[in-house]
Amino acid sequence: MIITRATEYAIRAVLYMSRFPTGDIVLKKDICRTQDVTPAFLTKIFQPMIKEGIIGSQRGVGGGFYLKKEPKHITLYDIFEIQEDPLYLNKCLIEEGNCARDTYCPVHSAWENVREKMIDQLRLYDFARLAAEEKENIQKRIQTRNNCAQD
Amino acid sequence: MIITRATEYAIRAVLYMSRFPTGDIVLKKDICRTQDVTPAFLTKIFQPMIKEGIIGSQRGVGGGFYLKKEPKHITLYDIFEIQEDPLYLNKCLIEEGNCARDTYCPVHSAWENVREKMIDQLRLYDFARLAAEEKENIQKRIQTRNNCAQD
DNA sequence: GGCTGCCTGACCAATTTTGTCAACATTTTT
DNA sequence: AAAAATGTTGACAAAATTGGTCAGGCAGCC
Repeated sequence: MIITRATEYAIRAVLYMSRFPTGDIVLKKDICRTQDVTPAFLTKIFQPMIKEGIIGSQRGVGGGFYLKKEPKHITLYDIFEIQEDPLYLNKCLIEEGNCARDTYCPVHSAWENVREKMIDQLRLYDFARLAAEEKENIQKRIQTRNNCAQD
Repeated sequence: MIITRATEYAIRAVLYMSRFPTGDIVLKKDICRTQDVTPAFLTKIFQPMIKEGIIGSQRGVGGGFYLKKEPKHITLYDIFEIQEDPLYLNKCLIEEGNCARDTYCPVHSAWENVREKMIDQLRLYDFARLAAEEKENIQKRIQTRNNCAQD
């Protein structure tokens, strides 16, 4: 089980855009260059996110994309949900009860549970947090490198 | 994100085998018939599970497959791990630190965390439990149906 | 030794992923 | 109003993965 390139690119792109003030237009070519995606593919990936109101777009000269929501209010799950198919719930071994619509397959409810917990986890990570962590990590890295240089 | 047919078949097959005493040989054709898998595909799916010591096989007349471990000691994760690729960890935006091997990309650690929680959840479900739940659900279903018949 | 059944690796079709492209629709600039 | 810069859309296509099949080999049992 794996996340698709599309999901990864989408996350990286939003993380990159989170560095700029919400609403500021970010140039497509800048996103593509820094995140290593082709423009055509980025456009494709962004479409559903624009429809969902996470990202906005501006045509014409000086156009590009911008965050429509505060990074704090965008979570990994928001991106995940848009880019990935839902977790597959396996068909029940015993189906089509006449009297009830309950699920008889124990594996079914197990997967539902796993899926819920997974969603809960993904919701913990909003992009304000991720951007802050990234910044912090970069700081630490610079310090560590300096220390090493002294050795 | 979805689980493969192979994973689902594998889980269903082990759940079916859990109904029989551990070590008892179960005929391939019975597994295939009840779980709706082709024999050739089931063979393919079972191979890695045999290598991992979850299932045993017996050739010759009266041969087939059997559980090598108690259902109680087989969890959904055991099957999942064998059949699915590991959760993809996205590459760090900032890579190849000279001084440290730490990860600087915050998304990386987020995925690691999600993965761990997912594994924890999958480990909660062992096949003794699943088999018991299945049995229970079938009982309930019969009762419900009887009630409906009275209406 | 022959029958029954699993094992292995090669093979293949269908589906999904990962893009690309061309024509079109807007917006800004001049 | 025309031109230039950009995003939008849908069709297309290559590559990878999934979901199987098959033939020949191997191991037990009678």
